[in-house]
Amino acid sequence: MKLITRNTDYALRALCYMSKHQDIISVDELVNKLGVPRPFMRKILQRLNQERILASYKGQGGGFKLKLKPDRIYMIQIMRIFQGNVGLNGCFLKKGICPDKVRCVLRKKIHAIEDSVFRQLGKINIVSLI
Amino acid sequence: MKLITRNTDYALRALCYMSKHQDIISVDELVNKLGVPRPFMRKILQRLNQERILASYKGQGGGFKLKLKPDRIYMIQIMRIFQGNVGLNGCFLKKGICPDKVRCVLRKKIHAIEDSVFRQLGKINIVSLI
DNA sequence: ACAAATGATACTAATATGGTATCATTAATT
DNA sequence: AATTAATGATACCATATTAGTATCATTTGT
Repeated sequence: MKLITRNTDYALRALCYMSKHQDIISVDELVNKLGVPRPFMRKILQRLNQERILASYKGQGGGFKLKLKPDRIYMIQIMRIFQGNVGLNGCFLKKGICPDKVRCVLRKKIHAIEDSVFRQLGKINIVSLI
Repeated sequence: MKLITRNTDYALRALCYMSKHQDIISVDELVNKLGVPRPFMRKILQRLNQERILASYKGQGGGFKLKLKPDRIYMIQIMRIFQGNVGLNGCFLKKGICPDKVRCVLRKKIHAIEDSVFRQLGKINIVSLI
């Protein structure tokens, strides 16, 4: 039950760093500060750019910059980007084991717990991580 | 963030079934009722036997039987058996990224959420799943 | 023109999960 | 005592996910 993966972890760290230094920051700087493998960090930042959480600047002196305010970037959002739409794996529905999907008690319990996790994650933004 | 894996799922289903039919039950019966692959089901039951949740009976007419009362078997216990000591992956400590382990905010938040998950899981026993 | 940056994309490695296969052991039945 | 139907133990294989690398194209400041 690994709550977050390395992707997410590194992304959050990068975002925290960037929210403290709100100018254009190169991959190199982040790599040096955070100790994350360079190509992996790049991949993560590129993704955050595609998702419009960062803006990117090519060419000499280029890098990345926060596009959103740190209090508008939520942890759950980052998790969804790197870990998919978390919590929707229908492990109990496979092979028709669960005779009554709606009622299946186990399923309902799990969902309730997942929901509580989401609510808690939904409250955490980058500001609250600094 | 898959909360439970197939192992756990199948184990819980088997335990639920067995708590409704409290005699010796063979792998074959469980396989037929639950539609789980036979060798996989065996492996799971053998493990539950090793963990002293089930008792096993060899030879003709043999099988497995609950060793504990259903209200004494907790979901969290089954998860720990099949998914390891859940929640203790030190993903943030790797490579010394986290400068101050005690204070690391992200880590603390994650732990708080995990704790709440454990509390909720700690309340669910086999009886509450039937 | 050149160098320093990201964009895009394909590939590889490691780990975890899900599942099989096989032979040994036990015990009821005959 | 032999047979048979069950589990015990263990090693193996397959698939999916996660983590990370490599490479070439594109952009832009100097």
